[in-house]
Amino acid sequence: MYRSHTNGELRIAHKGEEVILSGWVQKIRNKGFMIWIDLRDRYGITQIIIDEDRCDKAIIDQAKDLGREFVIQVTGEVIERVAKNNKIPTGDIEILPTKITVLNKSVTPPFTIEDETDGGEDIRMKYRYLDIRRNPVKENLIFRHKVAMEVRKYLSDQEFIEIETPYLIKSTPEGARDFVVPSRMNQGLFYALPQSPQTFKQLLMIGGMDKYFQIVKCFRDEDLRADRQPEFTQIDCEMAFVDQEDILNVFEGMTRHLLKTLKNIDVAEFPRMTYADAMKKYGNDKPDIRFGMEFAEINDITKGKDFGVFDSQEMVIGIAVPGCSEYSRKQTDKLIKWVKRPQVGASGLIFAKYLADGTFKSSVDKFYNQEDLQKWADATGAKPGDLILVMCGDTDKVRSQMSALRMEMAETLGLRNPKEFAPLWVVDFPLLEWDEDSKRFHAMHHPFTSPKPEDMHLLETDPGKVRANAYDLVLNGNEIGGGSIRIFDKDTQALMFDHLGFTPEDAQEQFGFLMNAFTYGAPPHGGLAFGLDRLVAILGGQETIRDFIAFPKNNSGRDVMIDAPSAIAEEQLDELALKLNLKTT
RNA sequence: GGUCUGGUAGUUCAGCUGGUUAGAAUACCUGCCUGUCACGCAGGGGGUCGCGGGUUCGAGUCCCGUCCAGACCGCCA
Repeated sequence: MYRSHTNGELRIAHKGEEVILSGWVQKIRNKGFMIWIDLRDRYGITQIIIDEDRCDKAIIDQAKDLGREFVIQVTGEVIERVAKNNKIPTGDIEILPTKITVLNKSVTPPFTIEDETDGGEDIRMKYRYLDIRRNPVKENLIFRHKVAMEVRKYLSDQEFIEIETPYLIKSTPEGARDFVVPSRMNQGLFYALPQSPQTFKQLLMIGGMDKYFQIVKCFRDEDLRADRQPEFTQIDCEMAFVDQEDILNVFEGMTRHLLKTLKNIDVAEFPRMTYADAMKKYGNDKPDIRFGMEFAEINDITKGKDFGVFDSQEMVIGIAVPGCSEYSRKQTDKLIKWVKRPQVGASGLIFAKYLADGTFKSSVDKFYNQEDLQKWADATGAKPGDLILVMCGDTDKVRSQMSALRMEMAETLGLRNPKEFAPLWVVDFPLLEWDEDSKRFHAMHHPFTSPKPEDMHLLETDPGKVRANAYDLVLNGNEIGGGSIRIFDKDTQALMFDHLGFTPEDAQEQFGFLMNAFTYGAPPHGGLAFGLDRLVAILGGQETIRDFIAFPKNNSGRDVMIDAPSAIAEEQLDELALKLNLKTT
């Protein structure tokens, strides 16, 4: 037996008991006359005490040879501490050992295994197994497990069935790039790893499994971000015989259940906003509504005042930044510089300080008098003490620039409280999106999304205006889920492919299996998929998903611990009938 | 594909307009210490300043290239 108890378990009630503990040496405090060892495992820390009066010389010598992260087994008696430590649950007791066994030694770890480690991202990823011993990462992984458990519990209670779908599937050119897997038995042919189980879950609906879910890995070969990994986990769901309202209700219920059970937070009914409103008010299809600073479109009160910059542009947008009217020249200059960065790409920034005494001071006083600026304040909702920021340009561009600025200001002012949760449904997404590069329309969600019946007539005349039965669940400015009501008849699906630039032959070759299935009595259906990594990170109060994944990839898609991806042997290539054609730079 | 930031001791970082022997904290090692728990005290070892080239009497510092890491834009149906 390696242990009778864990290191987080023993209390004063165990006093006098003979116990066996195993774990890692967190720290040794050698005071000469006494040695304390903090013994750590997943469950906590228990202090071992070794002193000259009560322990054998052999044990004292043994203790002196221990080092950090040695794995040891300790047999001894639970005794009450003389000096208690109320910072840890086991702080009232300690173990007086009669036997210590070194189960395994450890070299000195490259960084300290402590909550506030001295290790940087780089070295922590290289030695991720040591990083996982640290509380913050350990707790995140346990938290992730709890989220997954609650999801399974909730959906199972609602009669959902978890069904696995294949990982080796067919590559399709739509959407993200596929990770591709060569087939040895079918030389020259390739599987693709799924970007999502989309078509399979639709086929499950046709198969009559009318409530399906799966916690499943998905793969996309695109560039990464702090909240994007090449392999990531979705809570993938689909239901038959439902309309959009049914789906929103079920998954609002699930999200509420998660917030309640995991964060003990009650959230009122989730607000809903159309895509068009989200873009108009926040310049963004995933607005963070924990704070205000809503956009005011102020063309009518800014144009025609001889200020050429505004007069020449399509759209003028202002926001009121709370409590920043006293910004110095240095601070406003910094903001101007910030919006001019290539990532934001604005050509400038106009500001008006609504001073505490009710007067205005702006960078365009030459063109706008106090009365004009009062109108700006009324439109943006600015109060005395606020700073009004105004940008102009092409509608789409200035919206996205202003959105970036709004988020930056919220970040600076600490308005993005990670303990607050503000969910939001964004609905009525456009069906199609114009792509300048390929000069054609792309599906904004995916090609299986159904258009709103009342917009169908626009499909021929103004495809960009057609709205879809598509929706996103947004939490604190992050898209945590998205889905749609699907097309479930062959003709509509064929029409969609046609509008996306597929020839009937292409559509048949790539998605014939689905369109064919539609002809055998496909029920109306729709669904939604949550990004589990992102959901867990946000519920955990963070925006970077990496520390909620046991073994994540780095910025460039590499696993620095196992050193993947890596070259493969010549024989492997041969077997697959592959030849490398590396580009030399 | 692009923009920006960084790379100096095991680790996290400082190192100004170029100037003698490259520092701090922490970790590690040794000794001391009668209740520690971020223990304390004294001492010690530890460096190809990412790599390559250039400018210069002289480069951690300036320039060019390159590699690596991170954030972001493009991309992510």
